Amino acid sequence: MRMSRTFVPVLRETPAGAEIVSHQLMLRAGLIRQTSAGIYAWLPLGQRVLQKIADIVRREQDRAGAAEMLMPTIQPADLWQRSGRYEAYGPEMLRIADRGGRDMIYGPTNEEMVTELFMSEAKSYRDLPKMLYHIQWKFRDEVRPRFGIMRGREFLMKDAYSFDVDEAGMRASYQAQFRAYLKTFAALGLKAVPVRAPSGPIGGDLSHEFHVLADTGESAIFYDAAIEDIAIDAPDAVERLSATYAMEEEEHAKVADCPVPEDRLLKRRGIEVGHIFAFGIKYTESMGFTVQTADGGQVHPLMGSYGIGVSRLIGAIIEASHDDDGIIWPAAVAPYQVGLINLRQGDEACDRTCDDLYERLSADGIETLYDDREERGGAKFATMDVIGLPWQVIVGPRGVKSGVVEVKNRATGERYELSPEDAVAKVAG
RNA sequence: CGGGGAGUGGCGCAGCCCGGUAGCGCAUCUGCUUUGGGAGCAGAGGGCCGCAGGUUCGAAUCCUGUCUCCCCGACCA
Repeated sequence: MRMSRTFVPVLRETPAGAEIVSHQLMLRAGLIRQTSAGIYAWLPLGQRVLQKIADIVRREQDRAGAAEMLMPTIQPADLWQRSGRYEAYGPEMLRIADRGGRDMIYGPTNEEMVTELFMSEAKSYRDLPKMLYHIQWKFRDEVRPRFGIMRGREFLMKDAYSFDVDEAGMRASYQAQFRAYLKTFAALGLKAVPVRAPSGPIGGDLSHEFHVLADTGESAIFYDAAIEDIAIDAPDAVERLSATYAMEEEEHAKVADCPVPEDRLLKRRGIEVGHIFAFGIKYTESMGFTVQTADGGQVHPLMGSYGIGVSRLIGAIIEASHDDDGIIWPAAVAPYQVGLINLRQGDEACDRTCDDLYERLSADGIETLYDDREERGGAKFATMDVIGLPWQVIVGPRGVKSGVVEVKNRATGERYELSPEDAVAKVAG
């Protein structure tokens, strides 16, 4: 993509009102603009990152056996009246009326709707187990939106729902999602700690929050240092992680005597990017969902729900990966892999070299953001550093004269002087 | 919802106490000179000072109301 065609409004100064670095950088790099408290427009660069993250989430959900669907943002109120949550949810739920005066809501989550959709078709234990998910915008009228998209009112969430005939099945679904979460966060280049969450109606250990460690995180967590040594791709990773101590501050405070020795107990701040629960028959019972069993009886399927804050993850990634100059995108989620800088736009040789490089990179499937604007070199460097793409390819008259371009790695700062061919090979990895 | 703060060209801010018809830096436009890490000179454009009332000869400035945004606290992906 040429910079002259896309819309990347980079800010030189830190905008007033942006407190944490991820919020500042998202505004500065032209990813988002605020439209009202806790609600943001996603500009081209931000939208690309959102899609990259969603793709990774989607890949791991599919691998875990979940099927993607898409439920609406607007839901009828009576669905929620049936589950009893229309009253219970409180003012956080945005309630609206259509022209006919029918009560509707903007969905904060989808347990009722997915249950309704599935129960009208599933009548037998043979229809189970089933795991469904979608990636959809949610609205929660937070008492206090803050930190940019980190706690927005409107946010993009992946929410998955599992249905099983018995508790063993529900536990298996829960474990499958747990594993998918570990893989998802690892693929995003994040270290996420699974934290035991206050258990729901089922009790036991069937609710975990996943926290990305960051000093600006909203919650404080206590955990056994041993947790950091558990390889997430080990076959027993889920079992070992769930068996290792990790609690949010509030819960930790309730623990009479913590089993973790003083020197191994770490206190860190975390950003909650995922939360999984198994809550059994809470909704299938209230909404009257039963399936017939092999022996002719009727049972309420047991459910679990599994959320990942897709938009929040962007904030978490930036909190974990930036420097004084700007964002440092992990390659997996970078909006483009390469930033191509033409130091002398309008110079025939430079333009030709850049156009040629842009063609080759594009032909090789390497996503490239080509800064073809008539700006001074210095400004282009700073712009590209804020945007933080993994690679920068810098084309200037001096290099072009001797047949080389500069290749720079944003994360390590390593620089290479290479022929255009070698530059393409270098950034292709 | 309780407590604090802020709304002044696109962005960042000053002016407000002590009313007199709006200013600075960056950005933008034009011209010239520049050109390898946020260029220099000269010139130009752009603001019903959040909104509504009030006081006054006169309001960005004083008074009242209202809206919006930010921060701290109780809640959440």
